[in-house]
Amino acid sequence: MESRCENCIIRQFNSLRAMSKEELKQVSDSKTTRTVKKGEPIFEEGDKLNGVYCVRNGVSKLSKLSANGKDQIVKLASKGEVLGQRSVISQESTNLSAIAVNDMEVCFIPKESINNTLQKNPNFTLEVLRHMAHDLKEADDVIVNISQKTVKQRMAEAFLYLQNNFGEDAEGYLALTLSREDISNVVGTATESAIRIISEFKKKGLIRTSGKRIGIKDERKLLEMVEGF
Amino acid sequence: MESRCENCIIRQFNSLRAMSKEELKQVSDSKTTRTVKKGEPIFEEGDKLNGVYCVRNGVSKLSKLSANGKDQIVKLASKGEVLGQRSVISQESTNLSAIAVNDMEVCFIPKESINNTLQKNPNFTLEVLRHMAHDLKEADDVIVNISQKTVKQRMAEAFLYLQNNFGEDAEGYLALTLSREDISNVVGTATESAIRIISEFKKKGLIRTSGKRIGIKDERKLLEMVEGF
DNA sequence: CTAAAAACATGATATTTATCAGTTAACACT
DNA sequence: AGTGTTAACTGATAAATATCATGTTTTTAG
Repeated sequence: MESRCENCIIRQFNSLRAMSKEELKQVSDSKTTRTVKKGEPIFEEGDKLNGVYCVRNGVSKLSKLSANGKDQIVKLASKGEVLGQRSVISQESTNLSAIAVNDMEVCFIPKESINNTLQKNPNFTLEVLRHMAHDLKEADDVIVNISQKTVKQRMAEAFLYLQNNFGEDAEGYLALTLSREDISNVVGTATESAIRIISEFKKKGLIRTSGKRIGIKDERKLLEMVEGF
Repeated sequence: MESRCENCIIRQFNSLRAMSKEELKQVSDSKTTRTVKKGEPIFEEGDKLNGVYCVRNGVSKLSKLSANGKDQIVKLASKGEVLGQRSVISQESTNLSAIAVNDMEVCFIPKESINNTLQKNPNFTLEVLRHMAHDLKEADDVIVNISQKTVKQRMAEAFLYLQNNFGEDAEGYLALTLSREDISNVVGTATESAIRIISEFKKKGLIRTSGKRIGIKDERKLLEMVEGF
């Protein structure tokens, strides 16, 4: 196992920063690091998790399979995010699958370390609570978006979301490249519909593409579209 | 102010049960009780909340207004549920409105009491955290439902949800009577569509109605419909 | 008790979105 | 480099859902 948690910069971005020196030490001693290849699962819907996963590198999609065989992607998690927290806290099996969107490196932290700290360190618990409150707010927003906005609006929103959260590469394309299918699963629509809208946006000069990469050309117009103009 | 929190049965249903005697005493001394008439707001989207509201009686809808002027109801909260927690914890203004669906009685608990306990009593914090983890899971489920199920399926699900969570009255109708508009806002559809589907379900013998009241006649078939048969 | 308002209901139609079928382009591999 | 495989794309069509118009019933306020 390479570096120690105490020195891990990523920790700054998540609730682990509220841990004391000793607690971190314990986590560091019990953690294991794992690489996950693109397309491989970190865990799957229904699994009983024995700990949480802290993302060091790469991006994971958190999704749920529906009766008709389609996935809905509920969240995209990248560097610094902790996966499986909800499940460990409520001591239920997880309701989501976590699958690597690109090659990943994650640290597994056994639930004992987490539960222990949750019981003893109110600051940590409060920090986790704040994070979860934030996630809940975002989930509410997603609900309203899905039910009130058209597919076109949600597509526009998805591109802006990807830009804001994952940035752009050297050539100005979205740094996180998703397959068309993944995009449709984020937006909650049929893959063909997503592809059609991409073509349409391209024609209208809102975006440009290069292979599966997508670049934003007219942010203002996309924003207006999201707002419903 | 009538009864004291220490004696309040409702407390058993929410995270306040993890409070110590003294903490409860403090809450009891600082709380105020308020009645809210049907249709009146407890708080509205964007409000900065100075505390949380514990529901003693009645039902509140938590909803968010979208750009096109339609509400989306994210949750229905009844006896024992605590409203505004998320906002107080993350110290942001609330993203939802809480409006009384019928006459209500709620206790207002100033945020100081809550924050104080959050910092000092890890059991309480953990209890709140567990609740929020549960809410988050439910929110994820709603996202998947809305995006993967048809309006008909979601309507069927809504009726079953109302039955499971609010029960039936003496005549076997759903105990919680919502307007057709509210139903459509729970399901995330146009009011006319909701009404049409109610008519259809009635014709098929799945439900029966009496005025705006709705009764479930064929639970099995409704369940099958939700599952997609 | 009655007028006005609000909620409920239904038909006709338009729009959005999904599905099915098929083609083309990208990629992976021995 | 050739071939098999998967993902991207496009068109035609069907299905689901929203919208508009309008009438009816129920509730509310004076």
